[in-house]
Amino acid sequence: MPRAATTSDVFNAIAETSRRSILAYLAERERPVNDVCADLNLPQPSVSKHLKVLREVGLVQTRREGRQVFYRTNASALRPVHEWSSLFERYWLRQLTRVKERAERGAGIR
Amino acid sequence: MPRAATTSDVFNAIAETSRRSILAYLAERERPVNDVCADLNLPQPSVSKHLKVLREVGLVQTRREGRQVFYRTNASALRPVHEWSSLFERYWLRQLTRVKERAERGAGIR
DNA sequence: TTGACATATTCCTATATGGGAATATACTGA
DNA sequence: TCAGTATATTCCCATATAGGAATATGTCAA
Repeated sequence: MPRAATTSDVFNAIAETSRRSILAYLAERERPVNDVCADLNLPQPSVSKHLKVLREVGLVQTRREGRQVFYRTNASALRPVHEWSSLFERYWLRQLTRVKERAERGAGIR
Repeated sequence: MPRAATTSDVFNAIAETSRRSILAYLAERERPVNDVCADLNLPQPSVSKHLKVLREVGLVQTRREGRQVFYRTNASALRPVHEWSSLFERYWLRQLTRVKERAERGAGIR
């Protein structure tokens, strides 16, 4: 079996570096496809394909205005990622505490 | 060009559902491979392969004890994911505020 | 209607994958 | 040394890419 489709969920969609760049770029305000290409220095067909993937998983939304199509990031679709990674926060905080304690003990002993 | 390797970075490694399950399972405490297989109901070769991917990107660490190899999640390797998704927090919070305001205005008018 | 701009789609291809099955390796205890 | 347990690796394969190039679709303005 191959890898799950990029459109199967948000985690697969954001695995690609360019798509993460696009999401960050479109978070502040909506932009036409052309701006994405120009500002991120990516070929237009590539951008259109990435945007399609992002749209299919709900990570971007669109609005047509004449010839242009404006895309914007739908930030809330990233909440599952944020929440999932948050599950691990206590563990790395605990880890940091341990490292710190060890360092302090070490400093005291020596 | 195919998709980037699953071992190319943390984002690609966690795209797979089973690997996310394994990370959650190994976050609390270290476990031998067999426990992962049994508790997550996954075939052993599959688990070994997933663990290899996770280890290559630093998401798990190992300790050998006799015949067994204990794996544990290295939570801090997930910080980049958490931090990246945090960039979007202000946007979905803003969005929620807007929705709320709109609802309240609507309620007042009607 | 036609030309020009904006975006989307189609074709093509090399490649990494995840699963299943079989097998190899590593280590222990008798 | 050998059997047995624990884990890792190898083989095989169907499949979904991402990129580049070419082309199609859509929309406006004159």
